[in-house]
Amino acid sequence: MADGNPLTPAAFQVLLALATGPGGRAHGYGIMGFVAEVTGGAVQLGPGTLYRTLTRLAADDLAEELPGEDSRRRYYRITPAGRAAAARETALLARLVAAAGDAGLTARPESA
Amino acid sequence: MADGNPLTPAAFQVLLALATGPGGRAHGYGIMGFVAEVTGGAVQLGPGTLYRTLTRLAADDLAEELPGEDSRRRYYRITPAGRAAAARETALLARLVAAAGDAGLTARPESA
DNA sequence: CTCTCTATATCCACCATGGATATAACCAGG
DNA sequence: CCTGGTTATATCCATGGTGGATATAGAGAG
Repeated sequence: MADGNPLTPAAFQVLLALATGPGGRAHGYGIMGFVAEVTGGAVQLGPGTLYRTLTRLAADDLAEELPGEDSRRRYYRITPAGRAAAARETALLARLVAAAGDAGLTARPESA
Repeated sequence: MADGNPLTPAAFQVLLALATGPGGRAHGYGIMGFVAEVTGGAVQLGPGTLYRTLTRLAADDLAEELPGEDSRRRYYRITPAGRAAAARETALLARLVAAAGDAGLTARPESA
């Protein structure tokens, strides 16, 4: 998972939340809300997926914990390697979205 | 999986291949090549994932088999429900890509 | 005739996901 | 002061999606 392979959906969404958060950092519970918001409620990470993904990202050096930020919250920041991986995944998704557009999969199907 | 929930990556990619294929149809082995091509080799569906996904899509009425097309190949076509699901997924991915762009995750990180 | 490529199919191990559950701190209200 | 709701993290478990190995078979090339 620390290689050049595609990220899991959850891993990408968490990295996106970290990159979007103020100061390039975010904490677990806030990430849940962010992902739900940016996906219009279509994706709602469960706590199992969330904290497991954060642990995996940290182990793979795609994110790092910021100690001592807050007593109750554990903040994480995206690393340069995490940015690279997320950028790679973004390019892949953009390619798929573009291909879907070419195939007429963007508009409502009943308009055809 | 037949509801309004997000599609798995493999399911989306297969539906995209079906929608892109000439006549809106494609066969299993051709789908493997298409997905590898459109993702620049980043995604290579294994046969297990591929045929299992096709079976699941057919069971969920997102794709249907076209019988008697070819003796050796089994062709599948995307259904209207499949188009709707793929279009929904495309919109979700486009939203994530746009959010990634806002977060500066599109360009190469060392160019900043 | 054999080897390779195309093509489909099934089985299995791995692990990502989501939900349930537990714990604890903080805050508002009675 | 105590209680309930919200924030927040953590772990466990069942489900199932993914990928690789394996098997089978027809077609075409040498």
